[in-house]
Amino acid sequence: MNRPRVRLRDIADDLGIAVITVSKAIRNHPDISKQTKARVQERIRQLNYQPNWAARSLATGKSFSIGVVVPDLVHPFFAEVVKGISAEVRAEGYSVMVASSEEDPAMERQQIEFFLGRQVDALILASADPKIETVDLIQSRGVPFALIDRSVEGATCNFVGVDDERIGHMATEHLIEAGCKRIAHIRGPEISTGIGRVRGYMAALAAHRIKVRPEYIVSRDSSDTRADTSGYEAMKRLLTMRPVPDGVVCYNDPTALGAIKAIFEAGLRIPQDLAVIGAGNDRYAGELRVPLSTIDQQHQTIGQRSARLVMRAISSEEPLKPKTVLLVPQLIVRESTMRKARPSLQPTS
Amino acid sequence: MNRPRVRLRDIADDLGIAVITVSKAIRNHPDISKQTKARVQERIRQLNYQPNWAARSLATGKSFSIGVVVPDLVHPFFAEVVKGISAEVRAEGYSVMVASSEEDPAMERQQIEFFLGRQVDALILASADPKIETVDLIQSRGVPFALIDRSVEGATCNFVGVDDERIGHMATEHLIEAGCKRIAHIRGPEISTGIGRVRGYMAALAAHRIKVRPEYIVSRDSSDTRADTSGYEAMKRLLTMRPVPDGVVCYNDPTALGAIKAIFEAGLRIPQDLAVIGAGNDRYAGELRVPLSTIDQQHQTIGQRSARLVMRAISSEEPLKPKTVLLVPQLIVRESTMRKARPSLQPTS
DNA sequence: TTGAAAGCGGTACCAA
DNA sequence: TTGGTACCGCTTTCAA
Repeated sequence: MNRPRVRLRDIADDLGIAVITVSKAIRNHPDISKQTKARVQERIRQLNYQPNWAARSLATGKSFSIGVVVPDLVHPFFAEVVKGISAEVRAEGYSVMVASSEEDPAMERQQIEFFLGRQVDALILASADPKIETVDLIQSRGVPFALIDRSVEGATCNFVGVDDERIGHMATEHLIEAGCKRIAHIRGPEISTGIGRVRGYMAALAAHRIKVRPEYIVSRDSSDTRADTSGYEAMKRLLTMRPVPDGVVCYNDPTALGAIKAIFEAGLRIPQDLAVIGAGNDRYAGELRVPLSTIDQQHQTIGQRSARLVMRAISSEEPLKPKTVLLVPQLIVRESTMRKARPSLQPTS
Repeated sequence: MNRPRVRLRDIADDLGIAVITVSKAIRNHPDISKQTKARVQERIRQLNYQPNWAARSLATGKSFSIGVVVPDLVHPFFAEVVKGISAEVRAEGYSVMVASSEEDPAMERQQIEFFLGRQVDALILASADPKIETVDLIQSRGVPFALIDRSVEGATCNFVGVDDERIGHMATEHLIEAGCKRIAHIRGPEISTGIGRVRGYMAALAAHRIKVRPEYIVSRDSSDTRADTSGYEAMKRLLTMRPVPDGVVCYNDPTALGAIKAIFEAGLRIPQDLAVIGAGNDRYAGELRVPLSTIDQQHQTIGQRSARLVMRAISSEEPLKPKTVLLVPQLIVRESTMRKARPSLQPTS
């Protein structure tokens, strides 16, 4: 059944040379002759040799794997990020171990401990925890590391994400330009993304001299991890207010999904009665009940850049300076905010 | 920066006992005294000892990781499956390495080779390839292994999935009962799930003495991996037919998403003019343009059961008989197929 | 109940 | 250009 693996040793004996020579030949070490390398390569193919990674790890002290912890694997945004990371590191022979924290700081901590115990060569984290303890823990271990999507206050480490304040600003301004007068916000949790977007929302209103009504900022039920159902509840609350908002900036696309559901249930039209905008540009955002306007966050790029950052750190001799990569969000306009006839078709008065 | 790890050796020296004693104590080996174990445990906590997995792997021949290859990580269905697997194996100290084949057999092959090279202790695969070569390859390596979601003809190996014929049958019958007379099918690819669901669709029609119109079975563009956009195209084609269908059974939820978009664009109503049903009960299926009726496939359970299957195989001495776990699909009725007023409100004539 | 020795399959250092 | 030797940290076998 499980026939014994081919070892370096077997190839060496076979060729009548030393193990170490084969080892070097495989890794294309400069001090082996072309001829020998060719012979070795030949034999490797014939015997279908595969290096033993445990042995290699033990000898080099590297595990050739990186750990990725996200709050929710099923969220299309994080799934895209993971895909981006995976694609990027695979090219260098690295594999990705994933875990989901389910938006729970304690669980996140556990998953990280687990990966550190497994000696991952790097860690990439979208943290569910605004506190710095977890980041400190990781850094005290000296593992190359990057935060993504959500920054942590006071942390000096690699970060790849989008300017959240800009997202909130952009989304809100878009609704203002679409003619909304009473813009509400379903805000996210008390982490950098949630906080930044609220800030951007308020800044945009201020910039247009629109008064911020605190009651128009509602938060999703914090006990609920599922953004869509909690977006639904939050929107229902907004709909009881008088006057009813005519535009809503949602924390992210799943939240917008829930909001849309509540709006339809109330018998209102989107975008005529109420315009909706999300954030994330998740895969299915264009196919919703009403195609959803959103702010693109470059999910795949976040994965790619963070992966590159930690890979560089892995191969570097001395510790590198932490780097912050802030990607530029981009407005994607779809039906859910198209309140005016398109200018090209029928100029508004 | 990277202070040297604590080793078994350090603990042993510290306590004035032998390395092997510590090793046994850690693994709760029966021949170590309670007292010694307690002392060791104590010291381990104090020094924050973490075993070196590379060393352990090398000595035991196990890698304590399992590889999971799915066609698309961003697809909520597969994401749920991965989550289920991860949760299940984590408890036993195993980690999950993931890769996406992007629905490409060649890429799938590559990812599998990669994982085999990394000596995963087990492999779980939702194959993009209907041919048996890949399965044979895996089995020739003697790695514990399970296919999920999609079976492969001729393969004798573990399989965990849903009865696809039953899915097709159930969905179609539901539309018949909802009063649809001209039921079309947007079929999936030429793999077990696609084939099984078509078969179920035809069987259900036959059972109700409805003639199958071949032109009502359209396939998504095979060159397209994105089910939603290809569902859209397929539906557009169906809408050009005369008579226009009044019901459509979609291969899966993303396909239904695309179909719904096309239907709305054509100015038709769902479900009054055209009822739509999907499969998968993906996370956002209830929040779509029209809440989508679907067939639940127990995604999390698929992950869990497949994980248990391979974990058992890993810990078993002799090879186990391949097992097939067929889960029972379940109809989820939502708005997209509610054509009649609800019986409780207004009995139909 | 405890421990000594050998070995898992590689890599690095240094000598030939 | 090639290779001997030691060692990475843990587990298994068998003896004390």
